Amino acid sequence: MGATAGMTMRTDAPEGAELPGADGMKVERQSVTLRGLTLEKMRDAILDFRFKPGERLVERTLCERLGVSRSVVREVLRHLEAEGLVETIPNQGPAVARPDPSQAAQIYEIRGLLESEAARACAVEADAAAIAELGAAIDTIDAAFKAGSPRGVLKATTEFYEILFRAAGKRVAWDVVRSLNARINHLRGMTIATPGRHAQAIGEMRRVHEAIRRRDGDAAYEASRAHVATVAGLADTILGGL
Amino acid sequence: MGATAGMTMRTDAPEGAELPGADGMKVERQSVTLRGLTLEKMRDAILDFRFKPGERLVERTLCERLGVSRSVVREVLRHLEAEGLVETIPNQGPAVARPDPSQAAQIYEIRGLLESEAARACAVEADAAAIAELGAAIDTIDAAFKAGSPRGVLKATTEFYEILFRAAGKRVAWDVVRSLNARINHLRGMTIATPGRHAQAIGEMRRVHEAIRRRDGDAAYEASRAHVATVAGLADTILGGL
DNA sequence: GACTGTCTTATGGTATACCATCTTACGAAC
DNA sequence: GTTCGTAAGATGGTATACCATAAGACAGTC
Repeated sequence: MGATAGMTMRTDAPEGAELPGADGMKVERQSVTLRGLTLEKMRDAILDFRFKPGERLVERTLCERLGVSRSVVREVLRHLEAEGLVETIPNQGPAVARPDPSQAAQIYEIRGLLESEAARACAVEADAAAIAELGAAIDTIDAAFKAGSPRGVLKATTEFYEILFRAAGKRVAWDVVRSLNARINHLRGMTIATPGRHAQAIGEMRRVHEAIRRRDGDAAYEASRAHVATVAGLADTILGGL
Repeated sequence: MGATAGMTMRTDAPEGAELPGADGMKVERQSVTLRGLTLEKMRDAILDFRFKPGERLVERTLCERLGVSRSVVREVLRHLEAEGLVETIPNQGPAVARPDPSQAAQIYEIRGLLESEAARACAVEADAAAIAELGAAIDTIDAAFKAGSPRGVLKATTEFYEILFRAAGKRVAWDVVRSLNARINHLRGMTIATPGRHAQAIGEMRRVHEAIRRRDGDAAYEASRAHVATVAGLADTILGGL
């Protein structure tokens, strides 16, 4: 058979203790497919604004730019479509999804629910290493802000939350948040670029971090909620001004 | 160009008031593609347990059964893969996703957060028609229980929540819940089949309904939370017994 | 000159062909 | 009889070919 390397693949769960593999030497194949590589490239490109929202994604053009066949491109587009990053316009074809303002508020609300719950759990369950990582992530965000790199901020912020959710043991929630964030990626970029955002955002995140450090679940919950509320308000302002 | 009929397509937003179309006569094409039809069929089939969890989905076999080419089948599989209903095993190919027990608890937790919030909003915002629909949906669930049709119960329950979220104006949250439910579809079926579940479930849902009817948001919130907690407990028991 | 009909082209939808690799079965050798 | 090597089949990964249709250009007509 061929090789595969999608997204949703079983990275091999525990599977119990079979005869072979009681020791830790399994073969571990990566099985890189063109499809998998292309998926990453395309997703990164969209999330990095190398394709503008609303921009048509002409298949044959993509093939040429990516150096793969239409089969691969189309399957990747289907995947991204299901993720909500690409939308297929009837009788016209795929285009970069244009975020829906009316959905943005809902997305921020859901994020508020999930992130604050994760922050609370994190305060209870995180190990010291994870808490240190959180602090480091905030430093990275700070540095990116100072370097005037909005994309860097975005990337580091994503990292921060990934650590938060992982330390909280909320993998599924993280998947949801990540997927939702993808749909408002451009908005996130704009909120970051808001003047005076730097100090406020860093401050809010440090409050979350501090609360987790103190193992104060409720404070972490509240701080996290406050942070998302701020961002949601910003996004609302931006959308209102468009 | 060809035709399209995926999932994520813009069903044409308001678009403002352009010159043409101030009256309500737009052409409205459905643009049915084989892909779209196949996607529905396959998703329904999986959700209806016509393919068992873990079952391999051999592409050429599916082609034959569905009467379409591999291109279509593969693109549909990519979509379902992104949705989490299908997983691609490296060097082996696609199979029906096997739900991860460790994720089930997380999914129920998220559902608890989102559904209770939706119930609260529903109590505030729902119009009378929607509230009546909710009641009717519960009746349908009741009837399905009495008819001994677990699948009917599942379908009607989904309907109930769809109405709830829609009336609450929480479309995005509904998408999330639906997507999460797909991953624990088999578990939902088993919780429904639990002896003595009938009366309890109906009772809990009626309490939610009643609270919404009374426009008592907090009560709706609590009732909804209680319901999800019950179901989560059941699922936990079932998983523990496996 | 404006309008209308047609033709071309761009593009997506669908089907098929080919290739690489894994799996399995069979047979030979010890 | 067990084990190892090899060959054949199954199956996914990838590429290409063909077709239908929609959008735009162009020309002909009133």
